Amino acid sequence: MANQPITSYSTAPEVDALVNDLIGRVADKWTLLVLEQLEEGGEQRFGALARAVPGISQKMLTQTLRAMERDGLVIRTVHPVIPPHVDYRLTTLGHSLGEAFCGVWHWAEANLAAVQRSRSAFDARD
Amino acid sequence: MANQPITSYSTAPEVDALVNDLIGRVADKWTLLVLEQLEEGGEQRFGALARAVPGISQKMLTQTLRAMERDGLVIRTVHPVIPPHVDYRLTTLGHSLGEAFCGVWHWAEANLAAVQRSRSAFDARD
DNA sequence: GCCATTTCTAACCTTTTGGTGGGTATGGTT
DNA sequence: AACCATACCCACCAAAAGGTTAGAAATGGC
Repeated sequence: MANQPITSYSTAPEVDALVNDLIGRVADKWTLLVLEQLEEGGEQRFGALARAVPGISQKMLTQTLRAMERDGLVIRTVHPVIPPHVDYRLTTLGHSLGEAFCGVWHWAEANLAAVQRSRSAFDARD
Repeated sequence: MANQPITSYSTAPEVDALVNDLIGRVADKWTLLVLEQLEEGGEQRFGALARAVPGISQKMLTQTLRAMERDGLVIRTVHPVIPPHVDYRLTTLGHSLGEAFCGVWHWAEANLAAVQRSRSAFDARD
């Protein structure tokens, strides 16, 4: 960890590709919503998430949570009781991703109106 | 524009939805790659972009650039000559989006290894 | 004994996405 | 006269994403 440039911006092309893939994976619509919900709601169970995230199907929630768990973003805790009880919470990594997305989030909030204006203008020209 | 909280974090649910949609739109794989290429290469024409963005099809490039133009992220300049000559460059808005994505970009770069480790561990357990 | 509960899987089917190949315009080159 | 170059558009097809439904599994309450 000694003699390297601080943050090599766009290092090797294959690393670039991996980074792009990772962003693509992680910038998924449902992942974003689940991430947000876990950030503001803390640890919660499957059913709560399903209710909190508007419009998600059970299948997508399961799928999204599995992928997030695989990527090390959430921890899944199974309490072996009947009926099943499963909790999900963010890891440090997951939390740091949430913070990284703040910039985009703020951008979207701050520029939503501008984008909408641009769209109207675009759609209005013949 | 007078009496509101500075930056209402997650204001109304319908604004939330719009912001989410916008992020979803903008966090698209091809949009990200084109954005990156336009950031580092500056203004350039269609063919150059097609060559620079690895693996993009003509259709996707056209589609992506159109969407970005509609959202006010790029400006499309047509030089009415034969054969056609069209230049694309980022707007201020587009550039600011690029900066907003830096956080995610850095996160992905910094945590790529951690994610890969997590995946291996996940896949290895029976 | 039967039903409700909770999470998750598997089947099926629809919608969306994206690639390919063909077509268009037009003036300069061969 | 045929052809090339450039930036598209359009029609078609394959693949992937995602919704819906059914059901498994185990057990405490009726």
